[in-house]
Parts: sequence; structure tokens; C-alpha cells
Amino acid sequence: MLDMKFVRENPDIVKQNLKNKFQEEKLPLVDEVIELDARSRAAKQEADDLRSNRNKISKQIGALMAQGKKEEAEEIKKQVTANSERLAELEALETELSEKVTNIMMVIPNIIDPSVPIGRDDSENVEVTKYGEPNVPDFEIPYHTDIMERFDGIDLDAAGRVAGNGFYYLMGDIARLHSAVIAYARDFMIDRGFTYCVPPFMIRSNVVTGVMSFAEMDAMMYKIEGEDLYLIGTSEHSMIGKFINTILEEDSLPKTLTSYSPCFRKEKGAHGIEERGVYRIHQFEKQEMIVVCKPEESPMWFDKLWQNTVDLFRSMDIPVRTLECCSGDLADLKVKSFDVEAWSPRQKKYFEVGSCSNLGDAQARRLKIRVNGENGKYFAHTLNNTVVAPPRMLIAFLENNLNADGSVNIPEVLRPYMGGKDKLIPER
RNA sequence: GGAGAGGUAUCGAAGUGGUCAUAACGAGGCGGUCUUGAAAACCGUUUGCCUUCACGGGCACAUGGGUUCGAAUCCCAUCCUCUCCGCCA
Repeated sequence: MLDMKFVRENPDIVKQNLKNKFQEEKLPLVDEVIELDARSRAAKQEADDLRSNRNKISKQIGALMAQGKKEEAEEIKKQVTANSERLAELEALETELSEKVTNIMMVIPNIIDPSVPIGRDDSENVEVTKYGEPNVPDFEIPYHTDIMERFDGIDLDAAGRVAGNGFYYLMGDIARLHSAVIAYARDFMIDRGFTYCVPPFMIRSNVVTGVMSFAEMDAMMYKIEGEDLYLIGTSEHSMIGKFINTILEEDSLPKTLTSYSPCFRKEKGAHGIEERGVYRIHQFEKQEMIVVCKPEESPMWFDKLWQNTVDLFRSMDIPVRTLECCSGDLADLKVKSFDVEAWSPRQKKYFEVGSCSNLGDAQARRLKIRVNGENGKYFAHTLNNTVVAPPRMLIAFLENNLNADGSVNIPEVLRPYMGGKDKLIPER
């Protein structure tokens, strides 16, 4: 969410930003919100004057009552009653107008970073850098669920009966590998100075609307029936939410946290659950990293964050590349975003395994996360990035570490988490 | 889940319808006096938001409503904390 004052003073920047994001349909909202804001402030001003007046008179009444001059007090009371109707009217107007302003402000996108490439949709995202050789072996790489089945590592039929499409049972060595990756990723981030955290897996609606747009909320979040609680779609939600309504001391920044959580997603909308296997699912686990920092440091942290993910995947011999989200593909709250993609030797292309985002002060403004600095208070900047999200990550892992004989290499870094094994041998 | 108590500034805490709301009192923090230095003592200072070029004005006593000329104070709902009981990994 942008600062209303900024929109008022820079309507042209806001409009150009909408054009850059190919959201022309929202252009009229800019003038509309400026107009509504002006009326809202005028109503507030008039109401404040009436309230000021009422406060003064009420004090007089108090003084008269104290002196026992009841009749005089009764006389003055009438003056207040005369204004009360207009005040009630103005108060209703204030509420109505400021709600309208907020509703529009919630759908006006954040100003994108000047470095973001202009493009309409994900087809225009831009590859930044490749890391590692995207090899294609001379034997055939099976579909990931087929690899898992050779290890008796997955039971989608049972999951379908128990919970439906989009769920899975991981079994045996594959399940252990899943947990090993999470544990390794956790320690990897702790070694890089991040503080480990296990957050709430459900959050209130005010936190939900603070960390994401309405569109995302509708497409992603599961609501708990009869309660004001939602299952988190990522621990970013509870981790950024951790700082709701706080004023942080400047010297306590940056906050660098790495969190574990299961993630729940409806995956409603364009994609549906069309991909087979564990690529797109309703429930997965994820190790996440988040940063709350000073505005001038957020670009630096952005680069550090995605680099962490690249390094983690490279330490497991998985080739990756970074892909920059173009303006049209960038979610409304984001200033800049990179996807980290892993190489799939089966598909001979890269696919998304992580997403790194700089939200600027958008989440901080919605959640009121402020910093107490030398020159006054300001909103913090927030960033988040995937460390690793199995089981999707396991797809890349299995495909890249598969041998011709059907065995799977365990990279050295994972062996301590896999009982010292250097190789998984298939059951069949 | 049941019963009770409570939620006021950095912390403890007073205030139970109007010169008690920036908010008493105590502690802590910061600045100063004194001191070779420290302690003690003494003096001063110490919430946030909205609006305004400014002066100023408004709002906030968990949150949201209500009663009233006027609400921290009375009423209703919700949230949270503590104690006891129940249940439970």
C-alpha cells in the first residue's frame, strides 16, 4: 500500500506505474481516490471543529455543575445538542469516505523499482544468471513420481482417498530425504547468521490483509470455519506479522529470521491442480527467510537473500538460474522480485523452486511496522525469500542426482541428515 | 470448555461520570548540578497517530459499539493475560 500523501503529491508517478504494470483499468482510481481523500479530510476538519467546540462547552458545564449552577448548565447543554446531529452526519461521512479511500489504496500497486524490466506477463520475465551446468544425461529421466515409486517413496492413491487431489504421502527414504533437506536448509541459514523460528501456522485476518493483496488472499488462503483464523500459505505471513503494530529501535535492525512451517494453499484460479505429482499441491513444508531492515538497505538484502538460495541449491549439485519478474508479473505489493529456478534434466528447462521479494514499505505500512530513527519515525522495509520448499525441491533433487542404474546420489552436505548414506538404492 | 480476577506510558501502579490525562505516586532511561571519578542527593526531561504552510485542533486508557452535554470510569460484544478446575501431546 502506498502513502496517501505520496499519491496526492505524485499522481503522475502512480499512473505511470500502473501503465508499466499493464493495469490501465485502474487509472481512473487515482483521480478518484485523490478526490475522495480531499472530501474525507474536509469532513474530518469540520467534525474536528465541532468536537473542539463540544469539548469546550462540556468543560464549562462541568465547571457550572461544580458551582451548583444547574440552570445555567442546562441552558448551555442545548447548544451542544444543536450541533450533535451535524456531527453524527459528519462522523458517518468520515467513516464512509476513509473506508472508500482505503479500499482503493489497497488495490493500487506499489511503485516498482526502476530496474524492473517492463513486460506484460511471465513470458516476458528476464533470465539474470545461470549457476552450474544444465546437463542432460544420456539415459532417460523418468517423471518424478515414477522415481519416487521405485523407492516406495510416495502414495498418491491413499492420499487421494484420505484428503483428495493435491495431497501426498511421502514414505521411507523419500520422506526422510524430505526432512533432511529441511533440516539442512535450517542449519545452512543459521550458519549464515539468521535466527531460527517456528511460527504460528494460523493467523488472523488483519495479518492476512497486511501481508498480501485481496486477489492473493482469495486464491491462496484456507479459512478456519467459525473463527477469525487462516492457515498460512507461507511462514512469511506469520513472520512479517510478528512485527505488527511495533516500533523497532533503529539499532536493533536488521531482523534476519529463518522460519520453518507447513504451507497451505488453495491454488485456486488459472492453474488449478493440473500438474501431476508433487509439483503443485495444497500442502507442503518450507524453510523461509525474512528480513526487516532500513529502507536504504533493502536492495542490498534483496541480493543477499536470493544468493543464499542459489548457494544452497549449488551445495546439493543442482543447477539453478535466477529469473527477474517483469513489471506485469510482479505482485501488487512488490517492488522487485527474483525467482530462483532449478534445472530439470527431464524437461530440459528450468522450473520455479523459490521466490525472493522486496516489498519496500508496503507491508510495513499496512501492518504499522515502524522504526524509531535519529530523524524521527519511518516505515521499515520487508523482504522474504524461499530457502527451500520440498517436496517440489525433491523433483529437482531426484532428477539431478539420479544415476543410470536408478540409484540416487546423496550430496555430501545431506549425508549427516541421512544416517551417513551416500546413495539411495531403489527397492525395485 | 467452566469459575474468578484483570488489561491505564518503558515497567509497577493510582484514578470508579466533569480543574486526574500527558495522565498522580514509585522505578527505569536521558540531560544537568555537585564530585578527581563513581555512588548518593538535587534539578530538568521522557507516548503515538491524524490534520494544518503555521498557530492551532482532533483522536487514542485492550478492541469495537452504546448511554451521556461530557466516559478510563456506566452498559453490551469481542480479544488477550493471570489464578483455580476440567480435558489433552
